[in-house]
Amino acid sequence: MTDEPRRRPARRPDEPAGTIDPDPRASRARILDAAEALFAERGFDGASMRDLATAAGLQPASLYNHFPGKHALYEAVLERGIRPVLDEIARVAAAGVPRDGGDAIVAALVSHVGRRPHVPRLLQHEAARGGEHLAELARRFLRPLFAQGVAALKLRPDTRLWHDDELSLLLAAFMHLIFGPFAMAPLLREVMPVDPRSPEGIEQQTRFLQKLVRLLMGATESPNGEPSDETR
Amino acid sequence: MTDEPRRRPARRPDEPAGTIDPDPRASRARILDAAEALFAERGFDGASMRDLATAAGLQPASLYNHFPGKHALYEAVLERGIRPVLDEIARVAAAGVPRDGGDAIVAALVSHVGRRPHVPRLLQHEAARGGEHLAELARRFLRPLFAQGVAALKLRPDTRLWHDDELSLLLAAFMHLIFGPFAMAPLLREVMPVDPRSPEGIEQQTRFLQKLVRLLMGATESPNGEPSDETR
Amino acid sequence: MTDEPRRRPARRPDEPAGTIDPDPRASRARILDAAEALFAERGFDGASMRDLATAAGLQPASLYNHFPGKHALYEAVLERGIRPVLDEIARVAAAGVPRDGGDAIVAALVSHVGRRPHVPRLLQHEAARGGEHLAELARRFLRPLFAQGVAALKLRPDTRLWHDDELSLLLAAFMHLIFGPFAMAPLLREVMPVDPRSPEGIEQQTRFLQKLVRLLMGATESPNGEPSDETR
Amino acid sequence: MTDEPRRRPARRPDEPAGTIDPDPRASRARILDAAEALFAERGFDGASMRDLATAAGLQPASLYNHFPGKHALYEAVLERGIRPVLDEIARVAAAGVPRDGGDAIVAALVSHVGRRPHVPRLLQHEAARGGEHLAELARRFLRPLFAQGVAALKLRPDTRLWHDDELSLLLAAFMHLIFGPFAMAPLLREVMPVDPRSPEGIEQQTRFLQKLVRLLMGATESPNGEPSDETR
DNA sequence: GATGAATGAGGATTCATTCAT
DNA sequence: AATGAATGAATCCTCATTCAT
Repeated sequence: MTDEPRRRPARRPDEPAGTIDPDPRASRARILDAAEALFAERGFDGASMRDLATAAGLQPASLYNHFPGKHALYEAVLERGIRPVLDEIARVAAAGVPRDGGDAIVAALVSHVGRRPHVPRLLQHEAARGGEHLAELARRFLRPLFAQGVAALKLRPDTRLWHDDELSLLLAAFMHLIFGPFAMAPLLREVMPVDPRSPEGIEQQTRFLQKLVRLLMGATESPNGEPSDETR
Repeated sequence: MTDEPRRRPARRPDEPAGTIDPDPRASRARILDAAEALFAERGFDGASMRDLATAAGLQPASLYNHFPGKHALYEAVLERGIRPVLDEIARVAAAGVPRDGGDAIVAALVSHVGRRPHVPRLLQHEAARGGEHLAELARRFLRPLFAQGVAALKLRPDTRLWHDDELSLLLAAFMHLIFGPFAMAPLLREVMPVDPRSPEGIEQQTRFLQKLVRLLMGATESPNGEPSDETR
Repeated sequence: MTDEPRRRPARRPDEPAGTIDPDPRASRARILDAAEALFAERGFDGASMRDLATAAGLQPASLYNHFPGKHALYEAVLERGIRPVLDEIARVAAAGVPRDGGDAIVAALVSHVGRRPHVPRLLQHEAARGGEHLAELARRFLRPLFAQGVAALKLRPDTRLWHDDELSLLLAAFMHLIFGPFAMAPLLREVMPVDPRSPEGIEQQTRFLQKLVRLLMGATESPNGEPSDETR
Repeated sequence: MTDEPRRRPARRPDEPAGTIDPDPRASRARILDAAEALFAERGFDGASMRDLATAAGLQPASLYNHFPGKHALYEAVLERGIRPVLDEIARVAAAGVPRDGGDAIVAALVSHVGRRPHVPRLLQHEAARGGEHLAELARRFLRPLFAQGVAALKLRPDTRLWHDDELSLLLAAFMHLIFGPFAMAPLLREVMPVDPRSPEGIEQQTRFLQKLVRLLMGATESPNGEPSDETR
């Protein structure tokens, strides 16, 4: 059920309540880690405070010393999980037109997301639901991102294949291609030879997407996809 | 909360309980419809029997006259929702190599999924979770599908761009490209000009994917994507 | 703790759940009775749903089949408890000027309240708290009552002792004199020979208040307080 | 929620925790003040340690540096609040028969209680509940008081209107008349022109009760109630 | 003296389910 | 086929309290 290892062994039952935490600062982080995994796995409704607490090595009541409630915890998880990913995307998008036709960008994104494999699942749960959280995240992150991304694409010489009004579709497609394999990893594992979240999976995915992007961009060089050495 | 209209107007309060249903046969279907929408929106845990019943115009207890329990209802929804989609995919995949490079296939798939916009969300919820249900569905549907799909792709002359061991990635990518826009529709609505589930959205999406597929397949003709008239 | 006898013996543990209630209609009334007593005794916060349920011979969850929540139950108790008392007061106040100087009125009120000894305690709890409930009850019941009462007093020839602007104080004093002994009964029991809620207590109280009222109204006749035979 | 102003402004967030209190001695008093108000408003069960702490400008844990627990705090509040009132009553009762028929006594009591308007509410909550606390307070304070009061009344020439066995009822009535307006102040505010706790309210109440007492005692002089100048 | 973090017990409420009607 | 009433288990969260700092 809780496959996350609990970092902090349950206190011995005779030990008096309300006591020593070897590292009190870590509680918040431990909770967020545990919650990220559990929310990603089961969604907001499927993860109970009890399970979240257990996964963090605490009693349920203790969670409320760190977050005022389940929703707040969820939001903190979303924020901590999604923000850096979107930041990375923004950073990469802002970097301008690379010569390699995007190989580095793809590699950076896949690797970054691969290091945070819970995020796409979190996002997927939220996105499917149309929850209030995401409505706001959309406004705060995604909207500028899309604007920015579309602008960036317009400048590229190699997007001559695409109409201006196809660019947002193109961006969305990128998103699905990058997030999809992680979000659906549990399912794909049943059907594909490699787990997309494994190192091999990530490498494979990177090469595949680089090639795919090159095709979409009309690039003709390096058809075999010598991966720019940024794969990792 | 439940923005799905209840098809069956609440019975007048004076009307004696447990009585005539204007259309008794429809109950099961009404329940499945309501449940599909609700499960798609909130996932299994997020949809309560009470809400499901309300959305179907019934009391919770009445659901048990039609399904032995929540899980059974969920499975019925999955079955009814996912099976035809996979069948369609299978049918289309089995049709062999069309001359148009896949335009018809893309159009058929997008249009089919567009007519069942809840399914990708259902699938997404399940896929992210790695639930037991899907493990089985994967084995029953997806696995043969992938095998079959890969086999079909191998026969195509126009897949010369792809290594054999990239084909399953390619298939997965198709899946994400086709399901993604629907699964994330609530989010994308915030960020894109057209709702992907609207008729315009579907048409747009169709043309976009046709073009994209042509590029991926190395087709060179009709670069602007004269949509084969199967768009609908 | 729960001194209310549970009318419905706990079901035998082997008996399957969700079963026979000998008198389903009575549940609501049983709940209200139990709740009235418990709320009167412990106040809103002091009475737990669990205790309320136990006192009504139910499981806590079952209460929610009859009332949507604790507050609603509380309001129903207040409504059912307070309304008739205020109605009685209104009735009596509207009856106009009796010849006996008010003996009958006092007797009727005391006896009526004595038959609902929980109400003054409920009211006291609420009144002390300034709860939202009472703010509304005040507006709905008490305000008209006071207006009406003051008007009635103005017509009486025997209120010549009191200025017009003292009349509302006089009414409030009546209220305290009539409710006080019941509201503080648990305390007074420790300090007075008779429980004010007992039959003797009520009779005693009636005679005492009749005499007191006669004095306040400047009545001179029957100084010994031959109780009009309405004492009961 | 807590409309009582917190006397001690929240410490600046950067200020290190657990530090200098500008007035360390005052903590206990501040706690008692805050608790008196809160217990009066919500009763024992309705006031949480958290709210009490907040109202005192502290964290809940800090309360335990001053009181061993909630019950002890409650008892300290009761003691501090009720004792002086009862002492005043005792003092006044012991003063023997005044010439003015009781005007001074009434004025002193009303003014004293008016200066501690929380006490009647505290007492009311407790009295209605029959809590263990009050059972003891009753024994310690109220019982001697009643004995003493009855004895004093017996000596007065002007109680010739009342039988000996009516005297305890008379005393209780006094109690209700003096405490009632304060205890029910939140309610009465909705229904009467003046708040009984305001200076005008107290003055009004004093004059009213003096007149009333005079009538009850059969006094004939000064029928209009020239208030002895002890009103305040 | 003050606090943050921890906790067991209990708070109200929801849930999926059952059964007699 | 539909429902109201009932329920055990589980929900999120609050409570009073403790203890190391």
